[in-house]
Amino acid sequence: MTTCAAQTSPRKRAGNGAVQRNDADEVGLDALVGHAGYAVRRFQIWIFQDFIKTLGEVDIRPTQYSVLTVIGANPGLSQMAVAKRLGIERARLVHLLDSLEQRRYVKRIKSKTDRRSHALYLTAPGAAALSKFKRLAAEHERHVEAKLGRENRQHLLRILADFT
Amino acid sequence: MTTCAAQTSPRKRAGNGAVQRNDADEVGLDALVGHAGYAVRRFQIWIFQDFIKTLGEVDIRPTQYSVLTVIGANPGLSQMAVAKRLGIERARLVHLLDSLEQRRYVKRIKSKTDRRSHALYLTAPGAAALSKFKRLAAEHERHVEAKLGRENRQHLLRILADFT
DNA sequence: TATTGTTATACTCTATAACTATA
DNA sequence: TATAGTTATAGAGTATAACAATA
Repeated sequence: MTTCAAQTSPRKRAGNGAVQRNDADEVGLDALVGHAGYAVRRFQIWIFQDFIKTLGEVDIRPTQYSVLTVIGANPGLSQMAVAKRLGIERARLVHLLDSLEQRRYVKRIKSKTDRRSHALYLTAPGAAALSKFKRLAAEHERHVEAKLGRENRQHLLRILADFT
Repeated sequence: MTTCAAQTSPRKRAGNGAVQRNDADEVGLDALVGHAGYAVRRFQIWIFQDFIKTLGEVDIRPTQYSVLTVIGANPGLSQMAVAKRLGIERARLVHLLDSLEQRRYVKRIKSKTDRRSHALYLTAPGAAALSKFKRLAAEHERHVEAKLGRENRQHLLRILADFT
């Protein structure tokens, strides 16, 4: 990953109007520097890739991890409640739960009180698996700390606390 | 968006093993709190939605904006160079440029020196349009500042500077 | 042989709409 | 009528592989 200082005008522009090619490593970003969204997007790509790689041996992706974590911490939750809490579409959660149920990590139990809804639970193997996932996720988090620095990571979490 | 304090054990768990349902607003996140990736993902969703909304009147999305900005700042760049700089697949850039070229914002000129590659330029209307997009993007950035606070936004940019 | 742009495929994710069975 | 879960579709975005033209 290259670092690129802010600049307000094109770099290495030829004065005579000729075509001026740049190497990829020295391509200016102009207005992109200073956009929080751009930095956040690039960081998110890096962090998700590290998460996917670190949890690759157990084949768990960030969204699956978040679903298992919320169910583990809130047994009996409905699909709507999980979807709302994580900000994912309920239609999408259906497929996520299908795959987690096929892997025997999660059970859908018909609710007695509202027969439209399902209460969600981890299975015993699911709970055991989640423990392992959490250890691997903690390892991933140490990669983040190594990348950002301890202070910066904690400050980042404080700055973004309202979004969790 | 709700705020949720850190917690290490399930909230409102019934001691008798009975089904315990929670309202969506008080669903615990357990291990998700403390994960930088989760906070960053939620923030990125918020920031992209605001960008898309703020630039909705001109129908420009974040990726399109980043492509136009890089071409504007580095005229004559090849597709490979743009793709590398922005971290997008060259196959994906083909479609992005197709749509930007159809809208007459961008030109692909066959390179004289390497006839495999295209040199990319903004058209005159494309350059004028980009100026307007930049004004709207600055407005979006003020929304980010209002959301995070001035100091926090600047600190965030410093923390993530290596990823741009 | 390697690279540039292109086409194609597949899978993830987001955003909708519509359907069913309940409430 | 409204809501929970489901199914389906369409559009981004990501990740590949393969191909033609060119280096």
